[in-house]
Amino acid sequence: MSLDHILLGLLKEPLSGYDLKAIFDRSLRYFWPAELSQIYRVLKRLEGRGLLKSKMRPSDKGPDRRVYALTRAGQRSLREWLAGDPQFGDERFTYLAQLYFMGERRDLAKTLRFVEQIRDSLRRRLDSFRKIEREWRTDAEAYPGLETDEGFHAHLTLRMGLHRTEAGLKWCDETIRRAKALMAKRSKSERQH
Amino acid sequence: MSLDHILLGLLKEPLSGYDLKAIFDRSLRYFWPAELSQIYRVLKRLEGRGLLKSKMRPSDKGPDRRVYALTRAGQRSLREWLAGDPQFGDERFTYLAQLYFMGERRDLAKTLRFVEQIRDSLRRRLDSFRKIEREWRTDAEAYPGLETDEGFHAHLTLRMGLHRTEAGLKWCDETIRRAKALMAKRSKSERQH
DNA sequence: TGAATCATGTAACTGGTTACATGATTGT
DNA sequence: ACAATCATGTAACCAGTTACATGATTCA
Repeated sequence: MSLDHILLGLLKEPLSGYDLKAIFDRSLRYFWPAELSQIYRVLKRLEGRGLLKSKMRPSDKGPDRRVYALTRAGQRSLREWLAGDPQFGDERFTYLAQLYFMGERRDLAKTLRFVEQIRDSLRRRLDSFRKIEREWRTDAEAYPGLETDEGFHAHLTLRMGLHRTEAGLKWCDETIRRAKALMAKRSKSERQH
Repeated sequence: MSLDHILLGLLKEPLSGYDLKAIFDRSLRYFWPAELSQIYRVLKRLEGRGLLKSKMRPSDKGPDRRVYALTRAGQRSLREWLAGDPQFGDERFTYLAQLYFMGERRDLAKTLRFVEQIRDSLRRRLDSFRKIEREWRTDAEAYPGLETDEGFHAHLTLRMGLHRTEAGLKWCDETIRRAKALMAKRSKSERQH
């Protein structure tokens, strides 16, 4: 149900499906990726339920756009979602599942490469978070102020991204160190044999 | 596709769907929750594809059990999955989506309560991670050794849970402090008006 | 005798991905 | 002329949840 509410939340001003996809890729992707095809289907369903209404509008560039706007019922539905308790416990991490079973392979060098790949991705992610935070401070026009309600809350989710990613990198370093130590220990005991 | 491979990974020894559910709830739940109904369906599909085979076995207590075991093809499929690159970027965090839009409500007291709820859940989670780690060190029989391939890899995922959860708690503390500061600042400027 | 646990499964539904089809406009 | 971007959408499939049905065994 959450994508439904996220779309309602983004539609403070009227937007098209294409616009919404751009917002996901710019700002929400790290905690909620979304495909265009899914966005279009949900928009249609929300209109069917009376939470949105749409009209066709000519575009500056390219074909006509279907622009969606919140209805009264849509605003109510959004408010109800925001009044609820935090929902969590259904996060899934594929790479941790892979790692969990990687012992099977008896190949610590593979584990090491695997964790180094994770580290590289997290590093890139951290860089892009830091870049956004820097711009937030320096380019006051492009971002909402940190003392407005919108800016404060959007910034909180960025901060969570930073904290989590830093923690992930610490874990990578710890893991790489431990894997190397274990490999060294094993090859030593093998030489002694 | 990942639940498929996780089940293959868990089936080093023959197990029933019910057994597998217990393992999820004990060990994998924090990075991969799974419902019994889903487990049963996937097991059936994997048997249909020839990756598993099952036989009925009498139970010590309760009705007969359908016990699944890996086939040669199943082992191959698992190995291929483990040979791949780490998959990520499809994690979804509902509570961050809620928080992102909570600025709408113009009610920092609600945000504060919301984040305190997150903090309480993370605290409970951290406690249970720490308990497991303590037991791992003290109760050498119940857990695989940290220098075996299985133990090392399973422990890595626990460590990630610890690092992430600690980071989440740091974020909660930071956020609560900032929210209180902003509330104080606002009520002060209101009094001056 | 009644609740808890053991045990398997189906049906209906919700949510999401991948691949495909279509076509206009813009910039090189 | 061609590629990139703008723009909307469908179809087939894959993944997961909730609710329900069924029944045996164990333990208080």
